Amino acid sequence: MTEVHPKVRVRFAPAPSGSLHVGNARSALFNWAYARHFDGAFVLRIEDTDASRATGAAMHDLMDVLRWLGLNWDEGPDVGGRFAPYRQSERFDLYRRAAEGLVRSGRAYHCYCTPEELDQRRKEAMAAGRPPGYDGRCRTLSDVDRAKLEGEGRPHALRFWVQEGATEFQDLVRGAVRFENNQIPDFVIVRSDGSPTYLLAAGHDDLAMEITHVIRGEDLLSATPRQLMLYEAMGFRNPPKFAHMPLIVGADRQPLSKRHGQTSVEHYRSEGFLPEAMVNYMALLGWSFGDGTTERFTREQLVEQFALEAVSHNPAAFDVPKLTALNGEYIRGLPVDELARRLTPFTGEVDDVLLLRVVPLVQERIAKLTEAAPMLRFFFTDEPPMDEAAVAKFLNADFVEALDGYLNALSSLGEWDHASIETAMRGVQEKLGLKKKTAFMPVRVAVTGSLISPPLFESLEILGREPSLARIRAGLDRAKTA
RNA sequence: GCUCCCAUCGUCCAGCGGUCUAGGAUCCCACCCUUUCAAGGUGGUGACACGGGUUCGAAUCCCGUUGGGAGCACCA
Repeated sequence: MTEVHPKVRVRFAPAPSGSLHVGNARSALFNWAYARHFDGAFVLRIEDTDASRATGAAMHDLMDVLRWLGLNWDEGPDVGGRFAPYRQSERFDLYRRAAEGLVRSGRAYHCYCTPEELDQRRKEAMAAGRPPGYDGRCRTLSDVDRAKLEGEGRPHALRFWVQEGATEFQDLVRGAVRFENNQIPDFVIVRSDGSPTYLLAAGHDDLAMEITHVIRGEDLLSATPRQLMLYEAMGFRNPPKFAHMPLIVGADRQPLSKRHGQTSVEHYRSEGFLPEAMVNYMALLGWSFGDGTTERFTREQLVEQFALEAVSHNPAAFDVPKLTALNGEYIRGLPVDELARRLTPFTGEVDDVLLLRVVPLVQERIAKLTEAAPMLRFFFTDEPPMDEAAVAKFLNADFVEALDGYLNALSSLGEWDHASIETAMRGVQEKLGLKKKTAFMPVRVAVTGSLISPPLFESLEILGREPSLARIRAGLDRAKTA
């Protein structure tokens, strides 16, 4: 009934340098979704070939954030797998052997140019208006010259010999892409210190790990022909398919960078965004749900609907207001106890039971988890900070009568619940003929310290009779002496 | 400079030759609801970059222009 096709195997292969960029996170998400959609394998491979950049701590942070996003992997440095190890720094022997093979078959050669020389020549070429790429001079070195350079003790790198012709491939999101090989200079595959470069290591591992689809950012589109040449030179006839995702840019259309102050997933995590909202929003950056209308969907729905053909070609601007709005929707959709649980890291040490009672009061008022604590602070402290502007406006001589009225009415209340409180306070409002809009403001300010607060009657009920009356009384005192 | 990629409301997407006086979301504005703030409801402003083709017919196909982005590293 179903046609037999090789099992889908995709990989997310980040360099563990610093935090997880949202662009990379989205690549991870799309790879994950693709793998899950086809019931394939999602591989996490750490590209730490550049020893100067990688640290173990960075790798752990990376995995931590991926887990937080809910992107679980089937093979990786921590869980192992059929093609272990999954850290490239532990696979150097494999790359060395592959490189030696390429030298033997004449597809790679020793290059004795130093980085300084190359840099110098590049600058000259640019200044003269010539292409800045490597000119291939070491490719044609005579044996005598080579022996001489060797004799000088010059270290050498290994360079891949780019053949004439053109390299073409079908990009799964962009369609046919073609590069003339003469536009591609010979490139380094092994550094003079013996370490492999990205092209060699990634190309080698994609073959070795039987990766079927390479899903990555558009910034790597022009690296693809080099990768393809490498596969061909290594004798591989069935290379992975490629799919390039549009880049994510900042609000100013410039590449999302530190200047925008918010490039890392960790940043959004600590800002109080929910992982499910983050995943949902990232999916919207360059992709849309099958019906073209649905914007809010679960990971499961994403997996079910995900298709590379539906990926957009345009760079997408990361729009924090939209992310925030979506996050608010997710927050409102959470069960109260779940929201309380998620709020815990942001509230500090507070009474769990009280928190649970108070959360419904702010659930539809916050768009980020970080916004709850300031709104709820007056519940958790006997002396909430007072907004002095609010105090000046409502705890003054003009409102002495009102405060006095509320205090009397509430003091003699039988049941201390929000319905009774409301009835009592509305009675005072009517009797004194107070304007509806501002009638309860003096009490709000006295009790919460702010012009803006959760619903007053419910707040008073939860705060409790004595604390509430005490705060109103204190407010009245201030009003009298103002 | 060269190569490649891209081009629909401010932003993210829908649209894959006629159903488009271009749809949804976000943002912004107004109104309703309302004890503040939100949430919710209703309505509104707002886009096919430009020029040529192809076609009975083009946002949709082709070419060019312009504009943006990426790459051209002993980074990945």
